[in-house]
Amino acid sequence: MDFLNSSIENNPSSSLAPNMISLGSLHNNGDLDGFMAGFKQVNYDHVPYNVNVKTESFLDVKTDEMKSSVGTSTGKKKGEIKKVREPRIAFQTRSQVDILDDGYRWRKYGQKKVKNNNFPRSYYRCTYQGCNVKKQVQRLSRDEGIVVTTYQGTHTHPVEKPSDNFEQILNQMQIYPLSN
DNA sequence: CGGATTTGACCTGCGC
DNA sequence: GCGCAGGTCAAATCCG
Repeated sequence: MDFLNSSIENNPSSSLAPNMISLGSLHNNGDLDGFMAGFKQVNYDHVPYNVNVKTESFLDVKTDEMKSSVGTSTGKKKGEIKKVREPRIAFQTRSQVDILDDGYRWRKYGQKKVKNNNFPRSYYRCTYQGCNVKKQVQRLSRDEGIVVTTYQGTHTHPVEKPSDNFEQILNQMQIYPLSN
């Protein structure tokens, strides 16, 4: 996943394009319409996949400091709490299985039925201690052959199965900044 | 027995 | 303030 991480870090950390399609708005639409273009076919375990990738450089999230300071009097003034933006990257594959093996170990911690989508969204967290990378997996209700996977955060450790050829997928995929 | 999954409850942000 | 929707927690359960 170093390929993804490096491409995110190379993006500017501010100045979002005015026509940017944010993942936040996409999440409000169960069909994730923003992903319905630009498929690229790659091979994974000799099986052809249609893959479409979109990235969002940064998204507003709370820091741990912010969470822990809620309800306490730390002397900070209102509005002084700063938000940090975590990188997110999403891509969709045309696959029969929801979980494609990306070499990391994931523990499922939630499943939620989202609006406008017949299929539930699953939430996973990386099981490596101290690594709080998350990912969401969701199937499109309009086309149940398409699985959308969203990664959030960057791994603080090497991939556990580096021999896995998932990285070859990433190298074959085209990364589309959401501002395009 | 230990780790992963399931699943309803809980929390939070946002729009009205 | 209220309700909704998305995200997370955690106890119960499953499974190797």
